[in-house]
Amino acid sequence: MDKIRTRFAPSPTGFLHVGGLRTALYNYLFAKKNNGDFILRIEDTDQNRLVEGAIENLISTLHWAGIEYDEGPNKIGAYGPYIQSQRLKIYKTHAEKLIENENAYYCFCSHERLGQIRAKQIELHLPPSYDRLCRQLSKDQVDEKLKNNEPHVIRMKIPLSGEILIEDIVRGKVSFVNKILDDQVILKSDGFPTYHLAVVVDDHLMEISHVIRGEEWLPSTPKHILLYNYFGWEIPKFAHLPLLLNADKSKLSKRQGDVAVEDYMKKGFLQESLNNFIALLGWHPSYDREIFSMEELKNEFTLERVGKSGAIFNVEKLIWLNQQHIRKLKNEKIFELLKTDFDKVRSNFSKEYILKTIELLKERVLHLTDFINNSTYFFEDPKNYSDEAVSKNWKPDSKELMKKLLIEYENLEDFSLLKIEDTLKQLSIKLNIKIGVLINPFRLLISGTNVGPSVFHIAELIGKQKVLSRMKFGLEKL
RNA sequence: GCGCCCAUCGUCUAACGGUUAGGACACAUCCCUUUCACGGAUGUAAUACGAGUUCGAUUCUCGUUGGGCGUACCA
Repeated sequence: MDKIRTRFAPSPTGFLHVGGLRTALYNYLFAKKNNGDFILRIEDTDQNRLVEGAIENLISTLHWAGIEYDEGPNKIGAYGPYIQSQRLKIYKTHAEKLIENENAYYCFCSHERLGQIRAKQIELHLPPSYDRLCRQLSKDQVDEKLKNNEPHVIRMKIPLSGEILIEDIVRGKVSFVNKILDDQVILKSDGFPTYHLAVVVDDHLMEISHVIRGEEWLPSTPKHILLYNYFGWEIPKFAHLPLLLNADKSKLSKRQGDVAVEDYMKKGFLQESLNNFIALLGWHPSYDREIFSMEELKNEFTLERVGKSGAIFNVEKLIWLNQQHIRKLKNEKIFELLKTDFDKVRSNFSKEYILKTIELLKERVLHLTDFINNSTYFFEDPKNYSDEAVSKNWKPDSKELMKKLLIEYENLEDFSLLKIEDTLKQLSIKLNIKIGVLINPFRLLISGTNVGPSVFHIAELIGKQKVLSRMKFGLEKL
């Protein structure tokens, strides 16, 4: 059996979309599972939609996601170049070959004429399609027009009858009758190919064995198969993936939430979490399990277990997965991931100190960014207290109690975890009150909030001086 | 309009034609606990509808309905 080769072929029109990430991921996982190659190819054949920096952005985002390609831009293999705008000659040659074999023809129709016939067809409730006027042109007529430099495109000839059968790995057999297919433009007047020509030519030349792409491509697949047949090439295996959806089941779009991988990156989601989540949107192993590392996904993934129905992108599960994956990370790794942020806002604290806060926060963090946003009390004295925290943790007798606790702590020489805890416990026994009655206001005073890790751990970490000064400050203010 | 695809708890999904239709997220209750989280237990909740095939249908067939995608010199 030939080597498995898959590709991800985005157009550089902006940022990497989570739907694109999933397509890339499935291609990557399938290739790696089968000891194959994964290729990145840039489909920049629409000159009007190019976005500057999009290619670099795509590459760096894929890199962040841990999806490494074996061949592609910046990683030249034997099948390059991997950017379609650098392969124009190849497409032209192939389009001309189709003309020679009479599988394609020059079309000189203007945009105006095309617009008119389309408008009329829509008005008459007919399927809009090219009326094949230029398909009838004689060789002489064509040569004449070509000689006069008349603007033209090349269209593929669709057989007037018959049908095309697609064997799709996820969808089974799907057939289309040729009659409803349009004579698609394959080479534009600017000399660039359209998607249809470019994919087929490149997938063949790059020896792609499996075309794994979004379901939106299913309807144009018969045209691609026709092209393979015209060229006399072997047809790759197809797998059309179900779409990712908004909450209202429409195709996932910007309007209804974040769709750029970068958005999730910025929000503090781990690469592992996003991959894990997205892998499960449309694929599931045969057993009950939700948490997977990239390595595990590589071992488990099969196209046979990809589902057919669209999946709503629901952030809640992603958040939960993120929490799970964060807890598996080493403290050092978390520090590394956040280093630039720590450098920015925590520059006067040592790595050792920050690692200790990470340890304390790790079990209760949802996003990576929480290590920074929900940890201010480790680094700064609280200046004011939220109403909610006060009403929950500060009772009428709290002030008196905290004054007593303050005295105890002032006299405590060995300010260690066990002693801090023991001192407070002893006081509660002495006063015959429940321990929580002391702990809650104490937490408020030293952290300014009513949530977080064990107060004793916080107290030990920030140290005796801070504890005392924060208590005094709070006692004055509250 | 036409073509194609799809249809199990709110969401992601599992289930050789035979299960009390399973798991996970979310939600609720309880336990653990100084708070929040974690962990544990329990609960609420689904086969879109209608026919047919079959001893038996979530599963196969047909229809209906609903949703989606496509229908470009965009990908």
